[in-house]
Amino acid sequence: MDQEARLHGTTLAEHPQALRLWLRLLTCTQLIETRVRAGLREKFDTTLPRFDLMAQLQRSPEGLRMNELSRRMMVTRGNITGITNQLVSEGLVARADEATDGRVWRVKLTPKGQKQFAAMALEHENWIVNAFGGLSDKDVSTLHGLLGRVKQGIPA
Amino acid sequence: MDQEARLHGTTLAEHPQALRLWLRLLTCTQLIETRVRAGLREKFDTTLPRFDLMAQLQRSPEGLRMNELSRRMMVTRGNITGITNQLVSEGLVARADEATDGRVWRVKLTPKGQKQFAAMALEHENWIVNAFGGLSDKDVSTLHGLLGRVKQGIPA
DNA sequence: AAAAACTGGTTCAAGCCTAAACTAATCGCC
DNA sequence: GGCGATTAGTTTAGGCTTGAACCAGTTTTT
Repeated sequence: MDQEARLHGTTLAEHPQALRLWLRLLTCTQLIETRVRAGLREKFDTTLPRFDLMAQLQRSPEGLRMNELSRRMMVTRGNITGITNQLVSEGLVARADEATDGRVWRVKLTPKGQKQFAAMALEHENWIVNAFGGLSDKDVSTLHGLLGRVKQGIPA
Repeated sequence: MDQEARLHGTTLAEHPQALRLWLRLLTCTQLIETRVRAGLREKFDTTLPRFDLMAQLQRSPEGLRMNELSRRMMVTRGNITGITNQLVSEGLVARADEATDGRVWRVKLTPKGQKQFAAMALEHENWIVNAFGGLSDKDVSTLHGLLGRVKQGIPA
């Protein structure tokens, strides 16, 4: 059996295992995401994409261009335009133009945005830590490593 | 160091590890999902939710109720209504009413739907196997197990 | 049997997200 | 300098998804 599998390389028999893994990966992501979305909505009346955008800005106090936000968040530039517009209208982030390049915006958290994000981040961290509560530190590390290999193995 | 971490239980210092894991989990899912979406669009001019719904029906030849589809796909019932409507209008699935309960639909793949799904599933499997190409069988198995623990550990 | 509670499905408004077409600024090259 | 190719960001049309309100059957309670 084992021999047969090796002989054929990627045979039909092996595939379902990858499919099952994919399904489970999707399930885990979705379970966690659903909880985070619900938490953000209930406790802070905001959404995950808004939170994610603010999180990116928080990590880059010097601000980020729309393009860079798009790359980091892995969503289209058009999408970033929309989310940013909302956050601007709520006074949580601000667009400043870049002196060196007339096309570029430099998007930053406003003080109000920083304050609000800090509160959200605290809770958010709890939700995430909680989601992985069933795993030991070692498990978390192993999982992180394996997913790193998955990420690496996906052709750009 | 190690000792300090253990002394504090879940300290601030440990949290970023869970956050990093979550981020990576999200990244992997999104990378794979983006590829599958693109493939479905380019090769079959369809979408992931449509494919997913058909996949569920394929596994249950006796048909499924809307509610059950909603549960399995982890999306709202309203969402299922919309996707089903489209697939019905394309002749890929059919609603039949359940004799025993006047509220319930029994949704099934049509022969046309079965045929189309078979073609898509073949390609889909390749994409998924490919996405995990960087992992050995053992890695896949370990990952599957760890994610199973994550899934289990998330309070219902 | 009537009322209340529940369940399956639909509808609706609002927000997310994408791909593609578009505008405007910059860069590269001659 | 000037012209084609890039690049940053926006717009638009269309599909996805949600939460909440709603309707219609079914079940439970009294």
